[in-house]
Amino acid sequence: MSDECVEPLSEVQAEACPIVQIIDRVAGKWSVSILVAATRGPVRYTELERSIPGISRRMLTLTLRNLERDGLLERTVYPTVPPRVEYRATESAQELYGYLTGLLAWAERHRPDIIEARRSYDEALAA
Amino acid sequence: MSDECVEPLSEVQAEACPIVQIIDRVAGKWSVSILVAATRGPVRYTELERSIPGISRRMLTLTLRNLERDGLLERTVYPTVPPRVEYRATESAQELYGYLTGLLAWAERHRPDIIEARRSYDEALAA
DNA sequence: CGGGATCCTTAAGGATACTG
DNA sequence: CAGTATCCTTAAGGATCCCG
Repeated sequence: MSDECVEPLSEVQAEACPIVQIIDRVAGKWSVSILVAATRGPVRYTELERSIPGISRRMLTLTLRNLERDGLLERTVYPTVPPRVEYRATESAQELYGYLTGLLAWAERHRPDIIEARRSYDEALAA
Repeated sequence: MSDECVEPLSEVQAEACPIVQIIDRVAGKWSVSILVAATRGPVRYTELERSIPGISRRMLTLTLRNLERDGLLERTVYPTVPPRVEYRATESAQELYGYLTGLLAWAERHRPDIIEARRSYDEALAA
């Protein structure tokens, strides 16, 4: 792995650091949920709104636009009445999804460890 | 992959969703940089501060504490004068690092695509 | 050297009303 | 149905000073 993300670099280079870019991409509170849903097949706006509990219209739209802008989602409008809009994951996003599941596997394996580590840390702190 | 992150669930369950947890873990502006540095070997506080351009003392300390709390970093204090503190990645963190490099590889492969996708999107928007 | 405490700014996100 | 626009709240992060 290259060192370009930890060694001193200019602002411009820093923004070019790939891992920082993808972290920013996925870091949002809702990006992953949307990506997951869209990877399983085309989804409609309202469908997403219902399936992702707690998301606001504003953030749903905003996150969709960002993912679309980065070429991770494709947006298709069917000019019917009422309008029908479908979002689907692009090739690129489906590939990304694969790596995300790797992270998921790690998280599932280590969830008990993390919970225990926190408990232990908090306890030591209280003393 | 389980659906538990996109199907409706209670607040409690939502916080238990593993992928949301790890995203939160890594989402911070500085977590990955610190993790990367610490995975390559023990690093000292000031060393991190210098090698991560733009980080503030506050955020360095805060991120270190969070990573330590989750069992991803181990903190060792050598009671010398002046004090010497070393951080090293735990087993768990080194494993996580492996999956992060997967993401990095994806990002590097698709960086040109993303840049082009944005350009194209912005251009279409301006019209 | 390695922080903690405090104050301040910015950005992320939520609530809600309106619309083609 | 699928948004946009507006206003407001919260949380992330930066700057600075201090201290063992």
